[in-house]
Amino acid sequence: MASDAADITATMSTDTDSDPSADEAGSTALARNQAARRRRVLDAALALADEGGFEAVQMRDVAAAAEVALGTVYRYFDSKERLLLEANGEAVEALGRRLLEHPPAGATAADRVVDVLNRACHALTRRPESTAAMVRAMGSAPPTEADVVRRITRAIDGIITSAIRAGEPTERDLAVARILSQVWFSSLIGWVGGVDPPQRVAADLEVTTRLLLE
Amino acid sequence: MASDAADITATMSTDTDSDPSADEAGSTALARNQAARRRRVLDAALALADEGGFEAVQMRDVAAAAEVALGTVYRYFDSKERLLLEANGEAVEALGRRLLEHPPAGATAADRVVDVLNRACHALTRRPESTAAMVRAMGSAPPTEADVVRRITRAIDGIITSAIRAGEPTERDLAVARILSQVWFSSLIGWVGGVDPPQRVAADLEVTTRLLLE
DNA sequence: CGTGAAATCAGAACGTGTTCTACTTTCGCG
DNA sequence: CGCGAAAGTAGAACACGTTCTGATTTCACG
Repeated sequence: MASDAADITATMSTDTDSDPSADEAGSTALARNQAARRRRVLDAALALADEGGFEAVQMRDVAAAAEVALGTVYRYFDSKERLLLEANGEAVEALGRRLLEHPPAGATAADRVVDVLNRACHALTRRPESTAAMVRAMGSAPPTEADVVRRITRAIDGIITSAIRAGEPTERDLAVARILSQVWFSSLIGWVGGVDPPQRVAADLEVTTRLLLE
Repeated sequence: MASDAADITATMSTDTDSDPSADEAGSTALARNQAARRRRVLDAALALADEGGFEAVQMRDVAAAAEVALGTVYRYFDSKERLLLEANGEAVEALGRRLLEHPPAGATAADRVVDVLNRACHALTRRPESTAAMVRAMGSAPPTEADVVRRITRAIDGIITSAIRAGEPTERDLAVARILSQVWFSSLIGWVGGVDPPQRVAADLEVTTRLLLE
């Protein structure tokens, strides 16, 4: 009962490995296989999502693509939503890091935020299907998945607050960041649901930013 | 091919009728039965949603409760999402009308908006399960359902703009209203998804209103 | 009233997320 | 090495949204 499959932290890089000899800092040995399986499942899910979006991620197909039994997928991720959220959560966090490396240009907070949000939107647009899948998963995630959702939300809030100002964010900064991330999410839902055209997302974010920060 | 079941406008009141003699302005006769069936389905869906939320609205149960065949439900509503959105859409529009009858109190636009949003949130809280079901349906509605979603969004935007000012809304008013409805929706999703406590919805809305309107 | 098209019905059938079962493999550990 | 628990596997089974089928009913209209 000590090792719960669900808490194995993702370790391996994106490519498949062929050499079974250990070199990572990973623990005792068995855990490496588990991490590898977990990663294969995540990658398979992401690959399927990139092609056909939410509907294309069928659990049987994920299992097959990851060369794993269906039951194993469910051992690691207790629902399709969780699988998608966890897979895309990594991507969002990676995006956040990448955005931080090239700090936003602009003299005013508003300009910086608009800049970073534009870049973020642009990045998301590169993988529309997979983004749509994540949005849909967030939009219909049951409370069981609240923790992953929070993780993603936090990552997004981080992207925004760090664009507003360099040091510690003020109370107001946090409030503004929350609003922006909420507008962002709603806009994405509108896009995924066919209610608004995709450009509307960036447009909404820019309007909101200007209203809140200038 | 003239009469498509889907475009029958809802007519009857909420209670069941026993007297088959016509008195409504309704068209030829057949359409009355259709309207009645449609209404029974909507009411059944709403009743189930009020008890157990989204998951409790099972199409077979809806059909049974409405004393209608499953196929008939699908003749009127092409998906569970549409059924829920249409049912709750009526409720939202009714809520909008009711809010308009008692115009919001407050000298400033911010105060009025906060007032009306508080009342609206309070109304939604009265039927938490059904509200949650609607939110969930909006969050996972495919593009096929874009029109109903737009109808609901419009109703909500109307509630907000009319609270900002009496006459014609300015461009800025419209932008503010859109932001508020987006924040509202995201907050509801956060609540339904167990990410935030229910009070957070009204809190988010108040913070956003103050930031945008004072 | 009789007729034919549209609507409805009861229920089977299908797809996909999720769970369950029974068997087999892996691996830490004495 | 050999054992036993944990993890994995293949596949059936179940739940619920959705679609399909063939028989039956309703109703506008001649």
